[in-house]
Amino acid sequence: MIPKQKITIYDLAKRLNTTASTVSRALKDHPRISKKMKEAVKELAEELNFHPDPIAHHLRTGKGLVIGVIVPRIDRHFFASVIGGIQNIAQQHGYSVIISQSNESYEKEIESIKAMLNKKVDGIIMSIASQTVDYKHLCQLMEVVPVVFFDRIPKLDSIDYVVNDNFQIGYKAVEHLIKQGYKKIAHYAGPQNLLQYRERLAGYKKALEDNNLEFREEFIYHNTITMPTGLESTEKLLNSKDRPDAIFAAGDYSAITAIDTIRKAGINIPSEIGVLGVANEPFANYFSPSLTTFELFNKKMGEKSAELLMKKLNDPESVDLLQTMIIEPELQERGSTKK
Amino acid sequence: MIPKQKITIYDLAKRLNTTASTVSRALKDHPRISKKMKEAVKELAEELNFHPDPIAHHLRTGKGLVIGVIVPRIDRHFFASVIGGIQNIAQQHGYSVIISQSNESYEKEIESIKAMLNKKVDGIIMSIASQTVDYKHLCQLMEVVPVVFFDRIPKLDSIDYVVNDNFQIGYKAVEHLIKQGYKKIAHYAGPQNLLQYRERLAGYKKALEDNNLEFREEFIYHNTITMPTGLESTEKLLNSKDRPDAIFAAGDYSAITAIDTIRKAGINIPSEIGVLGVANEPFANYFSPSLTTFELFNKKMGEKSAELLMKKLNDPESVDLLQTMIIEPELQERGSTKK
DNA sequence: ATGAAAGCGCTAACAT
DNA sequence: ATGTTAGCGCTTTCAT
Repeated sequence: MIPKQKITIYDLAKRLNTTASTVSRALKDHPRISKKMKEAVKELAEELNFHPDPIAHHLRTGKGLVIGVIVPRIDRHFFASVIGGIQNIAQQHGYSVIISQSNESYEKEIESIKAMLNKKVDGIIMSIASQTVDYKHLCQLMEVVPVVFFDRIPKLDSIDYVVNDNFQIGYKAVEHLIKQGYKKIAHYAGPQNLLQYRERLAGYKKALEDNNLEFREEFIYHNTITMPTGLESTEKLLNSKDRPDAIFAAGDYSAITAIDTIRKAGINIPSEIGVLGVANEPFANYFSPSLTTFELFNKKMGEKSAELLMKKLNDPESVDLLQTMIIEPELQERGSTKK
Repeated sequence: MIPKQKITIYDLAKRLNTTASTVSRALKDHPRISKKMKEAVKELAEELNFHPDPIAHHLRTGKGLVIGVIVPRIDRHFFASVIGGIQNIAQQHGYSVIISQSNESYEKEIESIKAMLNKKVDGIIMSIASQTVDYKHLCQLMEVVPVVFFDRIPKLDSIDYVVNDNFQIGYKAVEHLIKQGYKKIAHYAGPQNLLQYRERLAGYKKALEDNNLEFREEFIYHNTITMPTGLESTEKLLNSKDRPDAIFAAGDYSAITAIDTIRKAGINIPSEIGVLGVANEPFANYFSPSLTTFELFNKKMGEKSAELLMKKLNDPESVDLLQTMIIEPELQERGSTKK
């Protein structure tokens, strides 16, 4: 399995009474090398378990077969699964994946980018930090290597990206709640500097409008996608004079704390209040009641992102081509909204 | 932020009327370089935003400042958080991290190792696949680069590793259940080819013994750490003649399905049956009842693993030193066991 | 169809 | 204290 000693193309060449250049060419099926030679080289390479040194290759060609992935945090299930998907595709293409976390910080995002470029990655797949509102560093980055954004994308023209259909998430969420008979639908909104949360809110508004329900500013709970904010907002909501009868949370985390808080207040879900989340986090099906939420196909998002990047990396024609992909979410109707 | 054009130590040398070697040495504070020169070089490097090419460095020195991490799957919260911890430390030391997944498969584990070695990583941190029962590839691996194992470690002498105190997990789990008044404690055991699950079982047995409770083979449900097996075993358990009054599950996944299944059967938790898990998965606190489980300090495990590896990599003295670390788990007492 | 030779950017032994 | 030189392992003109 493991090369005992460092073995190079020169070793192969010597054994075959030829030169390194011939070996190098034979190994990559250069057209002007004889069939016989190719076979001989490959056989010997196999026998000696020879693998060309990627570092030397990298130095010589500038291509390193490495891509970088930058995410806000790796220990979020969503990002971890996306990375899993990226990995799968990258591996298939012989690329390895190096990972860095921005911890939601603009500064650390810049640092991560620098580190990646320093490592001479061939391309980058990233999801921006929530604190990132200025995109200069991204523009600069894109001039150096191909970049594919996913999920949290900057509002810039001419970027390649893969996202969920966030407008549809908002729209379908409200539509579903209305169908279930809910009339006063609150929204736990995400940070509005992130496009996806603006779109979820936009979908929410449009669905209300299309169903002749009034949009009420007081039904919007801003910046409520974490557990602590979910708790806080839910307490506020339960104490409000005109209490909503449903909650569309922009993420599962706040939806889950909502369920917990409401239940502890002795109010029934789904009959008195319905709760709907986004992301289908692990175990979403195991709360009581089970959480209605959107499956987002994280792994697929990773795979698609990697495919886009691979294309840009390997197909010279595609370099200037803008590639985008929108993944349709799938509503998982469960106990928290089924009256 | 981004180097416009490729700039090398030769460029610096030319501008300073000196040579590449001097620049190279100045940059790394070689003792026999004048203060003046060092300052001049560093200043210019700063000004031109020069960073030495790590690839060339790698080719020349064989040191690449890259470590590899191999895990069964990255989208498990446990592994994702460990990786997060590894990342933190690696980054601090200027190392980047490349990741590969074995998907629990022995073959893919070998492939991952090959890929890592092929990429010339300086060291590897890994947790073995559940299907891995033969350790030859690991022994070979350890002869080539330093390796630190975590969580799922092979039963081999002379390895460096970081693990949880799995015996204590089993022991304390049972102890806690007994204190809560449970007398017939079942165990959902993990795959016994993995050391950690053998130890949890051993701790369970010892605690029973120390408390004068009989060990009953029929109370052991083997290979029950996933959701489907959790469901299956729980159904079996509920139908057994002499029904246990508590379950110590070797992982949160089966514990959570146990809770769900028991509740749906109309049986009360914790008064009729207590349930205890291991791992403190996200949301464990939000089930009803909330799940008593062990916090395992995943991130710390990652950090410690990386620290051990860094030491082996940078301190020549430690190469032959065996380093091991055992992390003490912390019981989170919650609703599922508090009568 | 194959070989010779230069060079990617860096480091380090060996001068001086 | 600094310069010279060779070479890490590979690719790639340019020759033949």
